Amino acid sequence: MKASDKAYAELRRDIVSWALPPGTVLGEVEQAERLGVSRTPLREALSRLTADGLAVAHRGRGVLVSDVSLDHVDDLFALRRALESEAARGAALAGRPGPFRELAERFDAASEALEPTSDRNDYYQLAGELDQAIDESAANPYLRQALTGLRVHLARLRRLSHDDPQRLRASAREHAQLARAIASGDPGLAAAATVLHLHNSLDHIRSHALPKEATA
Amino acid sequence: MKASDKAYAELRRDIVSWALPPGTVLGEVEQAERLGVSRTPLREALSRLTADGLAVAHRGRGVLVSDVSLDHVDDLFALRRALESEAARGAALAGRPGPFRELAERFDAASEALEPTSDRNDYYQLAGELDQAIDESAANPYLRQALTGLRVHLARLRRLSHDDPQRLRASAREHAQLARAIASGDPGLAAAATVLHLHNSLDHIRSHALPKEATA
DNA sequence: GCCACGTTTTATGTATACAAAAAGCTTGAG
DNA sequence: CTCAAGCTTTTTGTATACATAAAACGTGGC
Repeated sequence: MKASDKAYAELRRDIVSWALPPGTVLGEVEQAERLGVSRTPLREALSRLTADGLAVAHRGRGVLVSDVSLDHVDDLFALRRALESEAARGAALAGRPGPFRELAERFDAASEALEPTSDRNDYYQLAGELDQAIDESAANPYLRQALTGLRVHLARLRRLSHDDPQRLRASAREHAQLARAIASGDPGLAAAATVLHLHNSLDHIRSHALPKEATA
Repeated sequence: MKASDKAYAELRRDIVSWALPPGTVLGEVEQAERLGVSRTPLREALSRLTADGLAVAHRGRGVLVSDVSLDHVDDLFALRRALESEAARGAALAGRPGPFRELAERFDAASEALEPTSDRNDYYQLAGELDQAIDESAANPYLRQALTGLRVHLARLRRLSHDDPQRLRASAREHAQLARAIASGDPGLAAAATVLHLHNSLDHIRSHALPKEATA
């Protein structure tokens, strides 16, 4: 693996996981030493992070890890609604119901199995599988790229809201319905299920927000 | 201006204007000499171009100017419809009818003034002003960034289709209607006007396509 | 005591030298 | 004549040295 790829992957992981919280200064020499690479590949990594919107250049002061706060959540979800509705439409039109029927059943199982003690990461992974299946069926590289860029921001946003098992169960039911809508081949229904799910999701985030902790 | 910014701006301009047609190999040393900068800033420029989708890395063979063909036009317009509908909705909800009423009148004038001899660039600039006004009123930085990235590809696509004055006049009328829909403050109407315009635009591109010339 | 200016320090921006990997070509054998 | 293996050439990837600009700090004047 190239050193620049390694630096990019590691920095990105640290940013998404909040190991490098918003506002952190990413000095070139400092990070180059930490990651064991030279400044040249690290610069390229920072360039890519900036293009992703995970970092912002701050003239004379290096690049900072970009801010994430609930102030942006409405804008983020407006874009998400536009993109994911389109993707769901495309997936429904693709006419490949098999994988979605299967995913719907797995979401059904998840909605009943979810306990307060269970690991939410399992659920996030299942949701990720549905996203991936939609992307593949929609088969639109431009849309896919836009969604990929968006999902990075959404992953960072998770840290800002409590997620209780009750909401996760409801979310699983909504996902199951979305999967079935796609399997049915009805693009309008698939888009509607998407819009509904995103509305509920945003609603939950707003009403269960953590006290402000990121102000960089 | 930084050398890397200069290299990026120049390369991007050349790619969009087809001075560097799809498939062109962008060798680092070659382009660095042509643009009068060193390899380091040029590399950064190529990195950004790749992130924009204007170039694709080709392992061992340098980066190539990315392909543009009518094969992608459907995907591109699907994304465009999703994004611009959302932007039009946002602009309508912003409740700032003034600029859009003015733009509508300018489009009215343009639809009558357009002669076979007139410069189409004037019209494209006017359309660009509407896009900008929509972006500003929608006031969603994430959406705006996605649209900016998309419009680069659309600008390159223009070269693939004849545009006759008749279609330009019709397009002007559609733009005028869109502007009025936004001015009226009705988000559903604004989205509908957008969808209709994009449908007609795509329809025209497909039926007036130039013979295949880009296959890289 | 406070403000402004200059110096110092530390950061990024650039260039170049070197290393490594990959593609294409040549050459040899089958 | 064809295929493959090895070499050559060209390309990218990395490191480091140097230039430059900005920011922080100290110092001097007011």
